[in-house]
Amino acid sequence: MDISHILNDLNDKQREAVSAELTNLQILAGAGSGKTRVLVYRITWLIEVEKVSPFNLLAVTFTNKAAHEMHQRIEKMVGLIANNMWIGTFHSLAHRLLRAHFKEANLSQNFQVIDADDQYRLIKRIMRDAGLDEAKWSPKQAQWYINSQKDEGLRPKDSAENVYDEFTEVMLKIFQRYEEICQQSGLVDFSELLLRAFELWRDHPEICLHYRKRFKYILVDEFQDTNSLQYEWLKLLAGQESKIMIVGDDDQSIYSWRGARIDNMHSFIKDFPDTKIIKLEQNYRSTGTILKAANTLISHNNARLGKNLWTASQEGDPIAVYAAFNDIDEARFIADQIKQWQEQGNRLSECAILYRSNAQSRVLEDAFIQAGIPYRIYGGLRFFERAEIKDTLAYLRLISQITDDAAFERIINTPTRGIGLRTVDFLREQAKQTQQSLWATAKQVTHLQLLPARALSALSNFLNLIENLANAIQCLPLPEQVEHVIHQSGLYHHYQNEKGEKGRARLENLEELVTAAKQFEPEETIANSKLTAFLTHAALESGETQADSYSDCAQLMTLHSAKGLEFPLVFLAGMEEGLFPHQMCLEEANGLEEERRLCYVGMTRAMKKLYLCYAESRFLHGKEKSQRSSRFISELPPSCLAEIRMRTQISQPLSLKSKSATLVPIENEKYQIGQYVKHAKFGSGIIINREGSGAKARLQINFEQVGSKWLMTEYADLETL
DNA sequence: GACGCTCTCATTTTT
DNA sequence: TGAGAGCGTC
Repeated sequence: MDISHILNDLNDKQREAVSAELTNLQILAGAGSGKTRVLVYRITWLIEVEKVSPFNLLAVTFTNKAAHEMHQRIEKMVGLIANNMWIGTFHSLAHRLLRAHFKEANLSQNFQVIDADDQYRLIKRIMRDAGLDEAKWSPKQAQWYINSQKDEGLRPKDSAENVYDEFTEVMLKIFQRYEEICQQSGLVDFSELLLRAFELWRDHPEICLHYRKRFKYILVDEFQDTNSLQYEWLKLLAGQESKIMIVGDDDQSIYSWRGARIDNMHSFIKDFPDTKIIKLEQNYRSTGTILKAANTLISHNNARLGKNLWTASQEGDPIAVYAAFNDIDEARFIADQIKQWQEQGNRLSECAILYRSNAQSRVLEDAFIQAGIPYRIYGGLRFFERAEIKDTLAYLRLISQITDDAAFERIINTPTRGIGLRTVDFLREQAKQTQQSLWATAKQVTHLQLLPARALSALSNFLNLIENLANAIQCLPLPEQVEHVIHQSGLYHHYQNEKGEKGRARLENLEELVTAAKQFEPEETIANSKLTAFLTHAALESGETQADSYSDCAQLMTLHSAKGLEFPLVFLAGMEEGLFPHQMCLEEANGLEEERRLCYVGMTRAMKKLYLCYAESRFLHGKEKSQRSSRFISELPPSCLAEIRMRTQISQPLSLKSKSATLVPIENEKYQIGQYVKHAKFGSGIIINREGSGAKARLQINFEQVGSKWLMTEYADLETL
């Protein structure tokens, strides 16, 4: 048999991993070492060489994007038989199991998946109902508590033993009530998907055995991101017989704040004693310099599994460090560099600006607009998270499962139809007493005429509306169901009345939803109706942030969302103590190490050229703040860095207190603070403005570029104000 | 029920 | 600084 097409384009280590004997495998795959390739080729190897049926394969990822990509690449290698294997995220696989075994999992057939926002609303409502002081107990906290309990595999009854303080007591109470409501309404949140799926196997060994026999080979991507529950789930599935291959990089674990446990990588070796460990250390992405710097940085972390990336590619340019005067100057500098990059004939989409927190994007955007650089920001509201979309989906949810109280509450008065808070409160109270869904309660209340006439008529109009919608769409194909609901619910009309750009965008989104329904093809009929499948799809796969723009754009995103991507030109902006590493992380145990890993992730995104930027002072929370440059910069080998030291060079010769100086170029024109000014005769400089002692000065600064550095050659005090 | 005022708060985010 | 939530008023 010819196996060259599988092995030829792999290096020794990759080949070793791909063609390893049928045992448990732990692949430590450094950044840019061909991790996905190894996974895909291993699957191909199993199918073509080891003659494993795709039916016996399970591949697990964390994001839908990764799952899709893997599926496509496998299909390219082995053809359509790839469709026989299960590939998906932990959540989508768990969901699939629960649909198949809803009875054993104690769920209703039409159970709905709710996203984090739905969950938040539900919790908030519960807390209000319970009359909890919102200043003292925040819904966010409660949400975090509930999810982290579930992520540890704990139910309220498990946590009940550990109540020692008021906080836990209150949280537990909310947790309990939350569970009751979800169970009653047939709602399943993200953590619940995993926990239920776990319990399904734990409590029904026969079902577990069935899947154990089926999935003889399990492959897990980004294993360093698994939480306790996901790992337990995998262990349960693997049992003694199945073989697991995990691929991960402990140095790129940046989600511990979300429950991910790097420890799972250590545990794996203990829990699966015959595990073979293979390290992929050859990096195909970055230059030698970037890699050397990244390696040095991450070596400051303790408790690593240990691995050192190397590359056969060239040294490349040094890493440029730019000390900006302030955030505006930083943004301007980045925009300038990007402009130059573009003028050299490169594409904008090849550069990424990475930052620690979303708030940083604003100044960058301003600078890009000014410089006329098109950009794209990742993050923000995703398609299925938009209010108008969620409203429509809530109608559909309620129709497909009438017990869905969360959906009921969302739309009972959206668009407004005269059902006020009082009516809703009354319904809630009644529902609580009778242990019924809001829908059933509302039916009863209208029947028994328990409300004032006006409220009663509004309520029964609403009930009729839902019933009519349900009848009308029963036999329609999915896209028409969606369209019908959008119009007949009054939502379309409602958003039509919203003025301005916003309203138009919303209508467009609603139309887009119909299109999405048209294009929606459920992978398999796991759900009992296409509508249910579509609703789940919407919850599990919240969609892209923006419709794909094909124009050439600079890419702005947080460091977290840059994971898994690569760019020829990368800027890390805001390399300041307190911002990166973030203040809040410094207060947590092991917080600093995770920040360092985040920096490592950021640096290793860069292929050719990397810039590290920090601002001497920055506007934050409405105040100007000065921070030292990030310790991460000082942890890098100086030989890898080239500083662009404008600020230091200026401040030294200035006899004025730098905090009270205003720099402007020669002509007395209007310039913005932070603006970079070039003057034919006097060179170039940056305008800063600091309030301090009260004294202000107007200065002219001349610069000269010497090698890769900017040096101040002379300055003149033009005028003292 | 819409609008506007005030208050608070401010990492990272997939599913 | 500025977004979002809550609250009071018309």
